[in-house]
Amino acid sequence: MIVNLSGDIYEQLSLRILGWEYPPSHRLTEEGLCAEFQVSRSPVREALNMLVERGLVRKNARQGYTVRDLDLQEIKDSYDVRLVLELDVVARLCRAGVDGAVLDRMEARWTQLRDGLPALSPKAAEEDEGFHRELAEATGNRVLVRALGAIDSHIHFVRRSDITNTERLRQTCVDHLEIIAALRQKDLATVSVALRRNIEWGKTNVEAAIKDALVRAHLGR
Amino acid sequence: MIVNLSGDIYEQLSLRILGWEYPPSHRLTEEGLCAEFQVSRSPVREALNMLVERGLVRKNARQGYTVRDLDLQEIKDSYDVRLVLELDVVARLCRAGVDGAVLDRMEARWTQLRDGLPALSPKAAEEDEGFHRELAEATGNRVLVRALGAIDSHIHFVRRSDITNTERLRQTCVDHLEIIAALRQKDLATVSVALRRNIEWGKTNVEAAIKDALVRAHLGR
DNA sequence: TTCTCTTGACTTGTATACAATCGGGTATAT
DNA sequence: ATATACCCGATTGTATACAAGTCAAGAGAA
Repeated sequence: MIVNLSGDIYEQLSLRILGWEYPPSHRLTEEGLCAEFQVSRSPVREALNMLVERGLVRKNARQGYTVRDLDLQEIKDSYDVRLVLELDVVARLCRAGVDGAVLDRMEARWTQLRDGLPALSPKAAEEDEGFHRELAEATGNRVLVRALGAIDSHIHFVRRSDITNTERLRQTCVDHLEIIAALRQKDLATVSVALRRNIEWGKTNVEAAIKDALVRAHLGR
Repeated sequence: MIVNLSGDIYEQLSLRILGWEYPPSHRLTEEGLCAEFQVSRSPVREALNMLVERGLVRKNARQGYTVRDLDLQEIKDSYDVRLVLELDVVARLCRAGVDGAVLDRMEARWTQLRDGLPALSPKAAEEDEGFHRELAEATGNRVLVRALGAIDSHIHFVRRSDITNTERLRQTCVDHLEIIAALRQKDLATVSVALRRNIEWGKTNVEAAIKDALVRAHLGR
């Protein structure tokens, strides 16, 4: 059910950009998208502005829109800030404690994923993002959740290529289960080490992930 | 010189909302703003969407726009997240060091402000925001700068009422000068204490600041 | 050749008209 | 009296027409 065209087009374009269907710096024109989506410029324009706000598209006044090009340094910076915020998340959780039922559910989920690794592959990035978001939400600090969400949406496209091989998937499961166990014990030191390992892996593999994403995008055509 | 109407209206409405010229939950209609600014709905609509993105206005689909109402908990959460990020800022600066010339300039500025307190009053909030932004920018991490900027824009309206009395102004100057001095020594412990004191003061005074802002807004009419 | 000016296509910026939707109030039936 | 269906005004959602700006190619003069 379509509720409004702007949101629809926004979603579509988001998926395309995150899915590397457009090369970096690819030009997007309002008229062109109108023709493609068979709608007027109003909703297209609104969708593009939303994408600009989210940082996926760049706007040059009276010149047009281009798909954001990658800034390696910015992505690495994002990982750094994310680490700082997530370390605060687990610090809060160790201080305040986490509902045992929640931890039980998360543990069951990641044990299941670990034991059925092959099935995890396609949805690995989503599961990983969900894990970290759930932790953030457990703090009850909505500003923290939003700040992390903003960063996530900026590095989403690289996280999708982050988890590439089985060994990496296994390590992710191990890290997450260790984090859960340490949270249960309120052992901040252990949980911090595991979290840092879990997050910094992604950062060190940014270049490889980008290369991989570009290869996939080209193979997909 | 006007370059585009959307941006202009956005600025105007931002100032009004931040200046408490509209009560919380005040309703804004596209047509109404059109009549007031003497423009068509297109730029008004764009400005409103930008305000929604920034969190100053709330949009209810097919019903209209309302000025965001205050959420005390959210503001306190913002201060908490801001503290976490700024503690990371100074940690980075202590690790990497800050250009002496920059510290000299900041020290001169805040010494001057301390010695001429009465003149500071009107622009106190802007100066304060500038100080913290400059520190963040000195890290060179643009994501960090942006994250802090997002939070600042959310608590800007309360920070404007934050620094109310001379004693508070003086303490701010002292805190900032102490932070600068400690950064020069790369003394993380000292700078952290000063920073925490500086930021947490604002949080503890949120209620008072909001009350003050409302009083001023009503007196202004 | 090279510089400058003009022109025109292309694209966004703005205005306006029309469609769709929501909410409240009213009339009507029970 | 109450519940329900319907209508109407208000407001946003969408389409389209027109204005204005930007860039580049090409003509013309030095």
